[in-house]
Amino acid sequence: MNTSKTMGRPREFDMDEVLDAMVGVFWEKGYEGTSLSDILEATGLQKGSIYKAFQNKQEMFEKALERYLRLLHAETQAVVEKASSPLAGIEAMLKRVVEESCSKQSDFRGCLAVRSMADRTAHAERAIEILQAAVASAEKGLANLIEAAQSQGEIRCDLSAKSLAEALYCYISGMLATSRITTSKARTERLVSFALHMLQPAA
Amino acid sequence: MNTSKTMGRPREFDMDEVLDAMVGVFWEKGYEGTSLSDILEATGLQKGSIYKAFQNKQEMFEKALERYLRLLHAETQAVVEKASSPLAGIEAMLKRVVEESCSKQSDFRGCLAVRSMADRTAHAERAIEILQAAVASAEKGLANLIEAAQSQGEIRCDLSAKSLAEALYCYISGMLATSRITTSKARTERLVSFALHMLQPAA
DNA sequence: AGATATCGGAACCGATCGGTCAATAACTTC
DNA sequence: GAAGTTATTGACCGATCGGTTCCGATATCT
Repeated sequence: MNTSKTMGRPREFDMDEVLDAMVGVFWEKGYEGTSLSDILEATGLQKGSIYKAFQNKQEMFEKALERYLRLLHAETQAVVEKASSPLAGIEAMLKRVVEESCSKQSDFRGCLAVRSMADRTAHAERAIEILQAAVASAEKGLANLIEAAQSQGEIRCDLSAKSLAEALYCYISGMLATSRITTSKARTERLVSFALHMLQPAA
Repeated sequence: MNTSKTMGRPREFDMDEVLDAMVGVFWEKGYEGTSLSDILEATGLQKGSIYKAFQNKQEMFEKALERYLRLLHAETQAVVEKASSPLAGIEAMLKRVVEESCSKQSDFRGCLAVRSMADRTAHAERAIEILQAAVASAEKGLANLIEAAQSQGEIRCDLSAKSLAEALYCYISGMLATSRITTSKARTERLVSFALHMLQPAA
């Protein structure tokens, strides 16, 4: 695990667990709304330990965000691959969006990434880069999925996969953004079925 | 101007100007990211004065948000009414979204309301109510506009105005949410023309 | 065993946080 | 012009902010 010639005491905490705890606080309270002591409480660490592992709060946020995106990507991938067809994959993914938007307690609704876009502050360039890359990757993944669905005739072919992916991603972001103040599950489900309807091939 | 029987020293500042200044800071830095001294700097007021007019920071935010929404509503109304037809009104409104998403400097991109949804904190119930009401009102306005367009054959009639309005609002929120980290005007314009395309009647 | 280096813990830092208050100033009414 | 009312100002408050530094303890490498 550790490769340096001589090394001292290894860290006792599990980095991923700590990052997950950080994801939780940042998701709940946002970057500015999260204090160091919030983080300490959530992780169970002490200031000294945490500042040995991270330069500052900003880096904690970046690492937590990356962890969140890594997990989100993996889970989405899994959900899609388990589906019986490309379109079924899209449907399953949208169902997960509904769950993320509604099932958890309200302070955790939506998506850490979408909330962090809004939180954008002038001096968080690295975080912005991470988010931009995540958007690009998500749209690319969607485009591939849509293209596959198109070639099976599951999705309309009169519009390019890229355009559809861009628009679908935008739409999903909208659901996740408004989900923070919206309480109706029925509403979100209506939005999802609307999206699926728009993807349908012309009758 | 002032109607009370006896009154003391009149306030020297213009409330709307102060609210506009607050809108600016909150838009740029978010609720938690904005400090009292940021607000003082932006408004030119002193702490004492501002706390005479507002209970606390939370109320400053609520009043500023209401002011923002009032202006947004009025401007949107004006843009729509000036248009030559309901659909042209929708187009003009979407054009304004593009401008809001791209033209200003990056810290002011998007929409204060959408950013504030993300900023949602547990103890800001009043702000959440304001935002919920704004969403409802915006969707209602869109639905009316869409209904008018439908009855003129400008917009597809196979879906209810209410569904279309809900979806369109969601889509717009998505544009405004991602606009904070997105730099491409071309992208947003593509998204807008996609939306208009989806509203078209079947050929 | 001995050397090394990081560990967890806590005291400590200056700065800033949101918020209060008493004194003063400007206005209306009588 | 006196009385009553309210806004302005700036000093002041305790609490907390993000971050640093020191410490003895302890796990790994040679």
